[in-house]
Amino acid sequence: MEQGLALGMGLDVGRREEEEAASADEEDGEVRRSVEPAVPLKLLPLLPVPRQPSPPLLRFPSSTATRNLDASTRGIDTNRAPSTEEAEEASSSSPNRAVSSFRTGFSAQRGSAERGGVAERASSILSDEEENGLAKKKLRLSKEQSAFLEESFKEHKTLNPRQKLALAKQLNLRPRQVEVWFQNRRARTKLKQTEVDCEYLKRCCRTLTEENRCLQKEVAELRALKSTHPFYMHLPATTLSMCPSCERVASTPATAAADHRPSSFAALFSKPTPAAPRQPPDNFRPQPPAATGHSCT
DNA sequence: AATCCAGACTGTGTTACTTCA
DNA sequence: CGTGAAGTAACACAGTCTGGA
Repeated sequence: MEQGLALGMGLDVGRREEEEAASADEEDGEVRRSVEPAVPLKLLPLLPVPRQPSPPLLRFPSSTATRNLDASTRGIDTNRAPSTEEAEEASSSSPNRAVSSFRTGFSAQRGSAERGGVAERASSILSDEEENGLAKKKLRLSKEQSAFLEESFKEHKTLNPRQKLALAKQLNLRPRQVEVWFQNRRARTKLKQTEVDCEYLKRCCRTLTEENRCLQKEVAELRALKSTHPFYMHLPATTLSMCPSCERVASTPATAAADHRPSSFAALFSKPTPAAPRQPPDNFRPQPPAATGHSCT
């Protein structure tokens, strides 16, 4: 029973890969979820699936059988046991894989499998013994392999099963290695982007802090002005105007009296900046305070 | 010896699909 | 026959471990 179900699992994988190969859209499209199990998969995907002589075809619900017709008409033997590659792929992708960890026997074997060399390292594909978890060893990918993976990553950030298999074959790697490489690559890309974003936000924060400091100073200056020149603030023709460069709204007397104010605030708009390209109203755009054309020091 | 990078793994959440009541 | 719940596989991602440079 279990064997049959386990086989069903492998069976599914085999069919799935064939289907992928046959139907994967060329322009990377989202192939994910495009596969469906062919057989009721009652059993844990615990692998490695033992190689057994093919038993008679398991029961097929009619609907499934119909679906499998497609595979069989393409010459796919749905009854065959999964190949080791398929089993590997099946086990590798499953989060529940039982042979996921190398650690048992991995550390113990450390050193014996060590003496590789560069040439040996270039090929990370493992022998059968290694596949069984006896002598698996973390291997550095060769430069060529890394470069090729990088190129692929530039084209698409995720791989469909077909691409993964093709890459693995091409690079003499296990599909799981390709998969892991892409996962790590995505993670590191994201991490880098996060760092960049963080730096950007820090700059924004500094800019806003500085701007806030300027505004506080202006407020203080205006208060002082109000107390020393009580009538000054009651000038009738006061209008709102906007600093052309930083778009800051300021209360500016339309008369020339404003120019007589002894504060740095008066100097703010006294010398209109030459038609500088207007920034989009993005308050978070980090700009050095001096870039606004006025100083509040 | 300490540090960093990258390969590999585990755990979790999501989605699509099948089966069954 | 249609439908919703349960089960499963595949996948991506975050977090972590660890070997190697």
